[in-house]
Amino acid sequence: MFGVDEHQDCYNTTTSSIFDLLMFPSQQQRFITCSSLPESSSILSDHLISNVVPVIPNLSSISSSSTELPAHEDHQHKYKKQLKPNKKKQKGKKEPRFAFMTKSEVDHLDDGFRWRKYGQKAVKNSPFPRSYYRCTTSSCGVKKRVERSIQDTSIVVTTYEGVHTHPCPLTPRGWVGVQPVTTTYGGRVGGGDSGGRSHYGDYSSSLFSTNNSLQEKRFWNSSNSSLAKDDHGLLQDMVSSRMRSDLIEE
DNA sequence: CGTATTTGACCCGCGC
DNA sequence: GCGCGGGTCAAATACG
Repeated sequence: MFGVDEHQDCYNTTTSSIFDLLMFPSQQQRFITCSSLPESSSILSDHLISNVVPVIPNLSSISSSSTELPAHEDHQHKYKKQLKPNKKKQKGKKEPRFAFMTKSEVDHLDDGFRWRKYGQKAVKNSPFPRSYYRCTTSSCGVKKRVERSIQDTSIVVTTYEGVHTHPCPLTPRGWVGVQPVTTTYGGRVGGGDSGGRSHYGDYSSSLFSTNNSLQEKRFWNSSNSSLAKDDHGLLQDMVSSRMRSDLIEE
């Protein structure tokens, strides 16, 4: 269960920006260092980001569910809670996913975006529940799961699914208008262009080839052993820093 | 009163 | 086929 060190080099949040992953996944190679972070921009003053891991949906589990809508009409009718046709079964879509660990007292980290909690489930073999959040922006379907590590209860594991199609709402002036490169990202997930792709490719083949959720958990467990030591970085700092650096570069 | 959260019910995929 | 676990819905409730 432990010692999968070969995966540790894929992402290290001490140097890469969460914001890069959220908004500019095609630019994952662009790193910003903690030393470049503005000390005064902290919203998450007590958060320690430990690791970031790109997660690719299990391709084998996708195929069967991609043509689901008409066949489920009977179920929809007798289903007390009417499900909107496109709301569910998004599993068929190859939503880009990545996750990271954060050492924090609070479960829900403020990453600059606005999230609405839409569910919570007990996690098997864990006393801590898993929370499900969705981006509140109507046109944005990004979701994230938040759960606490079993090995180290001070570590929060956050898994993002999808890419924001809008600017960060909690941003300083000037950020609005800088658009993410979502189309590039979507294509890449399907095996498209270059630029950081290797990370995803490596993971999809080596870690998530059979059961995505299970493999994902296994990876987290193995990662925990070497995490959360002294990698002090602030999530919002990173976001803010990234935004500022973008402004400068622009 | 509008918005966010809670929570029980339900669906679906998967393993046995 | 059945049961389990993950994920989602939406009514009820809480909150500012």
